[in-house]
Amino acid sequence: METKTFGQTLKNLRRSKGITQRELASAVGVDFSYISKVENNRMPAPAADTIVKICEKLGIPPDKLLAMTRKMPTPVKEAISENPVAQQFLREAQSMTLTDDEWGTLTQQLKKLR
Amino acid sequence: METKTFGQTLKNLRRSKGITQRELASAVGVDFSYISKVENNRMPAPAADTIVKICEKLGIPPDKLLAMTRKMPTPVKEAISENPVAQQFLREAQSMTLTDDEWGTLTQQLKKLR
DNA sequence: AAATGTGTTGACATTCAACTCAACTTATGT
DNA sequence: ACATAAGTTGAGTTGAATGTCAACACATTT
Repeated sequence: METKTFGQTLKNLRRSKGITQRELASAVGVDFSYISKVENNRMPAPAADTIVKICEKLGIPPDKLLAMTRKMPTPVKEAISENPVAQQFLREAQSMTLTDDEWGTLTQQLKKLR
Repeated sequence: METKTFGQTLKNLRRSKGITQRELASAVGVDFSYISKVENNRMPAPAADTIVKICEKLGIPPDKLLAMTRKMPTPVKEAISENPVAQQFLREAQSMTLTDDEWGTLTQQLKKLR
Protein backbone atom coordinates (compact mmCIF):
# COMPACT_ATOMS: atom_id res chain seq x y z
CA MET A 1 0.00 0.00 0.00
CA GLU A 2 2.29 2.71 -1.22
CA THR A 3 0.66 5.87 -0.01
CA LYS A 4 1.34 8.88 -2.18
CA THR A 5 1.55 12.28 -0.68
CA PHE A 6 -1.25 14.77 -1.07
CA GLY A 7 0.99 16.91 -3.21
CA GLN A 8 1.99 14.16 -5.59
CA THR A 9 -1.58 13.00 -5.91
CA LEU A 10 -2.77 16.49 -6.70
CA LYS A 11 -0.01 17.03 -9.22
CA ASN A 12 -0.93 13.84 -11.03
CA LEU A 13 -4.62 14.66 -11.04
CA ARG A 14 -4.06 18.17 -12.29
CA ARG A 15 -1.73 17.05 -15.07
CA SER A 16 -4.07 14.29 -16.12
CA LYS A 17 -6.66 16.97 -16.73
CA GLY A 18 -4.21 19.08 -18.69
CA ILE A 19 -4.58 22.06 -16.41
CA THR A 20 -1.79 24.44 -15.39
CA GLN A 21 -1.13 25.57 -11.86
CA ARG A 22 -2.22 29.05 -12.84
CA GLU A 23 -5.51 27.86 -14.29
CA LEU A 24 -6.28 25.80 -11.24
CA ALA A 25 -5.21 28.52 -8.85
CA SER A 26 -7.32 31.22 -10.45
CA ALA A 27 -10.36 28.94 -10.58
CA VAL A 28 -9.93 28.20 -6.91
CA GLY A 29 -9.02 31.72 -5.86
CA VAL A 30 -5.48 31.28 -4.59
CA ASP A 31 -2.05 32.25 -5.85
CA PHE A 32 -0.51 29.81 -8.30
CA SER A 33 2.69 29.67 -6.29
CA TYR A 34 0.68 28.24 -3.47
CA ILE A 35 -0.43 25.37 -5.66
CA SER A 36 3.18 24.74 -6.54
CA LYS A 37 4.18 24.52 -2.92
CA VAL A 38 1.36 22.22 -2.04
CA GLU A 39 2.19 19.94 -4.93
CA ASN A 40 5.79 19.77 -3.80
CA ASN A 41 4.89 19.29 -0.16
CA ARG A 42 6.48 22.55 0.83
CA MET A 43 3.26 23.40 2.62
CA PRO A 44 0.56 21.43 4.39
CA ALA A 45 -2.52 20.58 2.39
CA PRO A 46 -4.98 23.44 1.81
CA ALA A 47 -8.07 24.08 3.88
CA ALA A 48 -10.87 21.59 3.33
CA ASP A 49 -12.99 24.15 1.53
CA THR A 50 -10.13 24.89 -0.84
CA ILE A 51 -9.74 21.20 -1.54
CA VAL A 52 -13.40 21.03 -2.42
CA LYS A 53 -12.97 23.88 -4.90
CA ILE A 54 -9.92 22.22 -6.38
CA CYS A 55 -11.89 19.05 -6.93
CA GLU A 56 -14.71 20.98 -8.53
CA LYS A 57 -12.30 22.42 -11.05
CA LEU A 58 -10.79 19.01 -11.63
CA GLY A 59 -14.23 17.50 -11.99
CA ILE A 60 -13.73 14.82 -9.37
CA PRO A 61 -15.34 14.00 -6.01
CA PRO A 62 -13.40 15.44 -3.09
CA ASP A 63 -13.57 12.34 -0.91
CA LYS A 64 -10.20 10.89 -1.68
CA LEU A 65 -8.20 14.08 -1.32
CA LEU A 66 -10.07 15.14 1.78
CA ALA A 67 -9.46 11.81 3.46
CA MET A 68 -5.72 12.26 2.92
CA THR A 69 -5.71 15.44 4.94
CA ARG A 70 -7.78 14.66 8.05
CA LYS A 71 -9.81 17.79 7.37
CA MET A 72 -13.53 18.29 7.11
CA PRO A 73 -15.43 20.74 4.91
CA THR A 74 -17.04 23.58 6.78
CA PRO A 75 -20.68 22.54 6.25
CA VAL A 76 -20.04 19.07 7.60
CA LYS A 77 -17.96 20.35 10.47
CA GLU A 78 -20.56 22.88 11.47
CA ALA A 79 -23.43 20.46 11.23
CA ILE A 80 -21.61 18.25 13.66
CA SER A 81 -20.11 20.75 16.02
CA GLU A 82 -23.38 22.54 16.54
CA ASN A 83 -25.15 19.38 17.54
CA PRO A 84 -24.26 17.73 20.85
CA VAL A 85 -26.22 14.62 19.94
CA ALA A 86 -24.20 14.20 16.78
CA GLN A 87 -21.02 14.68 18.79
CA GLN A 88 -22.14 12.03 21.21
CA PHE A 89 -22.69 9.68 18.32
CA LEU A 90 -19.23 10.31 16.96
CA ARG A 91 -17.50 9.84 20.27
CA GLU A 92 -19.25 6.50 20.64
CA ALA A 93 -18.34 5.54 17.11
CA GLN A 94 -14.72 6.48 17.61
CA SER A 95 -14.37 4.55 20.85
CA MET A 96 -15.67 1.47 19.05
CA THR A 97 -13.21 1.86 16.16
CA LEU A 98 -15.74 0.83 13.58
CA THR A 99 -14.77 -1.15 10.52
CA ASP A 100 -15.53 0.14 7.06
CA ASP A 101 -18.29 -2.43 6.80
CA GLU A 102 -19.88 -1.18 9.98
CA TRP A 103 -19.74 2.38 8.74
CA GLY A 104 -21.40 1.10 5.60
CA THR A 105 -24.15 -0.51 7.63
CA LEU A 106 -24.74 2.73 9.46
CA THR A 107 -24.94 4.61 6.20
CA GLN A 108 -27.61 2.16 5.07
CA GLN A 109 -29.57 2.66 8.26
CA LEU A 110 -29.17 6.36 7.83
CA LYS A 111 -30.84 6.21 4.46
CA LYS A 112 -33.68 4.10 5.80
CA LEU A 113 -34.46 6.86 8.24
CA ARG A 114 -36.43 8.79 5.62
CA MET B 1 -34.23 25.31 29.82
CA GLU B 2 -31.86 27.77 31.36
CA THR B 3 -28.56 26.90 29.77
CA LYS B 4 -25.56 27.69 31.91
CA THR B 5 -22.37 28.86 30.36
CA PHE B 6 -19.37 26.62 30.06
CA GLY B 7 -17.54 28.76 32.55
CA GLN B 8 -20.24 28.67 35.18
CA THR B 9 -20.64 24.94 34.79
CA LEU B 10 -16.94 24.36 35.16
CA LYS B 11 -16.76 26.57 38.21
CA ASN B 12 -19.56 24.64 39.87
CA LEU B 13 -18.02 21.30 39.04
CA ARG B 14 -14.62 22.30 40.28
CA ARG B 15 -15.95 23.71 43.52
CA SER B 16 -18.09 20.66 44.12
CA LYS B 17 -14.92 18.62 44.05
CA GLY B 18 -13.21 20.99 46.43
CA ILE B 19 -10.39 21.74 44.03
CA THR B 20 -8.71 25.10 43.60
CA GLN B 21 -8.01 26.73 40.27
CA ARG B 22 -4.31 26.23 40.86
CA GLU B 23 -4.69 22.53 41.55
CA LEU B 24 -6.79 22.01 38.49
CA ALA B 25 -4.54 24.12 36.31
CA SER B 26 -1.36 22.33 37.28
CA ALA B 27 -2.96 18.94 36.81
CA VAL B 28 -4.07 19.98 33.37
CA GLY B 29 -0.90 21.81 32.45
CA VAL B 30 -2.14 25.36 32.02
CA ASP B 31 -1.80 28.58 33.99
CA PHE B 32 -4.30 29.00 36.82
CA SER B 33 -5.22 32.43 35.58
CA TYR B 34 -6.42 30.81 32.42
CA ILE B 35 -8.82 28.65 34.38
CA SER B 36 -10.10 31.79 36.05
CA LYS B 37 -10.78 33.47 32.75
CA VAL B 38 -12.53 30.48 31.33
CA GLU B 39 -14.71 30.18 34.41
CA ASN B 40 -15.66 33.81 34.09
CA ASN B 41 -16.19 33.64 30.37
CA ARG B 42 -13.37 36.03 29.67
CA MET B 43 -12.04 33.51 27.20
CA PRO B 44 -13.60 30.92 24.92
CA ALA B 45 -13.73 27.37 26.19
CA PRO B 46 -10.42 25.51 26.12
CA ALA B 47 -9.32 23.15 23.40
CA ALA B 48 -11.17 19.84 23.38
CA ASP B 49 -8.11 17.97 24.57
CA THR B 50 -7.76 20.34 27.50
CA ILE B 51 -11.40 19.83 28.41
CA VAL B 52 -10.77 16.10 28.46
CA LYS B 53 -7.86 16.60 30.86
CA ILE B 54 -9.95 18.84 33.05
CA CYS B 55 -12.62 16.18 33.29
CA GLU B 56 -10.03 13.57 34.14
CA LYS B 57 -8.89 15.64 37.07
CA LEU B 58 -12.48 16.23 38.11
CA GLY B 59 -13.22 12.54 37.77
CA ILE B 60 -16.16 12.99 35.45
CA PRO B 61 -16.91 12.00 31.87
CA PRO B 62 -16.12 14.79 29.41
CA ASP B 63 -19.31 14.42 27.43
CA LYS B 64 -21.32 17.13 29.08
CA LEU B 65 -18.66 19.80 28.96
CA LEU B 66 -17.59 18.87 25.45
CA ALA B 67 -21.16 19.08 24.26
CA MET B 68 -21.32 22.68 25.45
CA THR B 69 -18.51 23.64 23.09
CA ARG B 70 -18.25 23.16 19.38
CA LYS B 71 -15.11 21.13 19.72
CA MET B 72 -14.13 17.56 19.16
CA PRO B 73 -11.25 15.72 20.84
CA THR B 74 -8.34 14.97 18.57
CA PRO B 75 -8.78 11.19 18.54
CA VAL B 76 -12.41 11.50 17.51
CA LYS B 77 -11.65 14.07 14.88
CA GLU B 78 -8.86 12.03 13.40
CA ALA B 79 -10.72 8.75 13.47
CA ILE B 80 -13.49 10.16 11.36
CA SER B 81 -11.65 12.58 9.14
CA GLU B 82 -9.08 10.10 7.94
CA ASN B 83 -11.68 7.51 7.02
CA PRO B 84 -13.37 8.02 3.65
CA VAL B 85 -16.27 5.78 4.60
CA ALA B 86 -16.90 7.72 7.77
CA GLN B 87 -16.69 10.95 5.81
CA GLN B 88 -19.22 9.66 3.36
CA PHE B 89 -21.53 8.85 6.23
CA LEU B 90 -21.13 12.35 7.59
CA ARG B 91 -21.74 14.01 4.26
CA GLU B 92 -24.96 12.07 3.94
CA ALA B 93 -25.97 12.91 7.45
CA GLN B 94 -25.16 16.56 7.00
CA SER B 95 -27.11 16.86 3.78
CA MET B 96 -30.13 15.33 5.49
CA THR B 97 -29.94 17.71 8.46
CA LEU B 98 -30.94 15.06 10.94
CA THR B 99 -33.06 15.80 13.97
CA ASP B 100 -31.82 15.07 17.46
CA ASP B 101 -34.17 12.10 17.60
CA GLU B 102 -32.73 10.70 14.44
CA TRP B 103 -29.22 11.06 15.77
CA GLY B 104 -30.42 9.29 18.88
CA THR B 105 -31.81 6.44 16.79
CA LEU B 106 -28.50 6.11 15.02
CA THR B 107 -26.67 6.00 18.30
CA GLN B 108 -28.92 3.16 19.40
CA GLN B 109 -28.25 1.28 16.19
CA LEU B 110 -24.57 1.92 16.66
CA LYS B 111 -24.64 0.23 20.02
CA LYS B 112 -26.53 -2.74 18.61
CA LEU B 113 -23.68 -3.31 16.19
CA ARG B 114 -21.66 -5.20 18.77
C1' DA C 1 -2.54 42.74 61.72
C1' DA C 2 0.37 39.84 58.98
C1' DA C 3 0.85 36.06 56.29
C1' DT C 4 -0.88 32.93 53.23
C1' DG C 5 -4.07 30.97 50.04
C1' DT C 6 -7.23 31.87 46.28
C1' DG C 7 -9.18 34.42 42.48
C1' DT C 8 -9.23 38.23 38.82
C1' DT C 9 -7.50 41.27 35.26
C1' DG C 10 -4.85 43.46 31.39
C1' DA C 11 -1.37 43.07 28.36
C1' DC C 12 1.29 40.29 25.83
C1' DA C 13 3.15 35.74 23.59
C1' DT C 14 3.22 31.65 20.75
C1' DT C 15 1.83 28.60 17.40
C1' DC C 16 -0.21 27.31 13.36
C1' DA C 17 -3.02 27.57 9.23
C1' DA C 18 -3.40 29.37 5.06
C1' DC C 19 -2.11 31.90 2.43
C1' DT C 20 0.33 36.39 -0.92
C1' DC C 21 4.04 38.77 -3.46
C1' DA C 22 8.13 39.34 -5.96
C1' DA C 23 11.95 37.29 -7.93
C1' DC C 24 13.94 33.65 -10.07
C1' DT C 25 14.44 29.21 -12.99
C1' DT C 26 13.07 25.87 -16.22
C1' DA C 27 10.51 24.17 -20.18
C1' DT C 28 8.22 24.86 -24.66
C1' DG C 29 6.87 26.73 -29.05
C1' DT C 30 8.30 29.36 -33.15
C1' DA D 1 17.92 31.78 -30.10
C1' DC D 2 14.23 34.25 -28.26
C1' DA D 3 9.90 35.01 -26.32
C1' DT D 4 6.53 33.33 -23.60
C1' DA D 5 4.47 30.05 -20.62
C1' DA D 6 4.88 27.23 -16.62
C1' DG D 7 6.81 26.10 -12.30
C1' DT D 8 9.71 26.97 -7.96
C1' DT D 9 11.41 29.41 -3.97
C1' DG D 10 12.16 32.68 0.03
C1' DA D 11 10.25 35.91 2.76
C1' DG D 12 6.48 38.08 4.66
C1' DT D 13 1.30 38.57 6.05
C1' DT D 14 -3.02 37.88 8.50
C1' DG D 15 -6.05 35.99 11.71
C1' DA D 16 -7.69 32.70 14.95
C1' DA D 17 -6.81 29.64 18.71
C1' DT D 18 -4.81 28.98 22.93
C1' DG D 19 -2.71 30.22 26.01
C1' DT D 20 1.35 32.94 29.71
C1' DC D 21 3.03 36.46 33.04
C1' DA D 22 2.98 39.94 36.35
C1' DA D 23 0.34 42.58 39.15
C1' DC D 24 -3.23 43.13 41.96
C1' DA D 25 -7.49 42.13 45.07
C1' DC D 26 -9.96 39.51 48.14
C1' DA D 27 -10.62 36.03 51.68
C1' DT D 28 -9.10 33.19 55.39
C1' DT D 29 -6.23 31.61 58.87
C1' DT D 30 -3.14 32.28 62.59
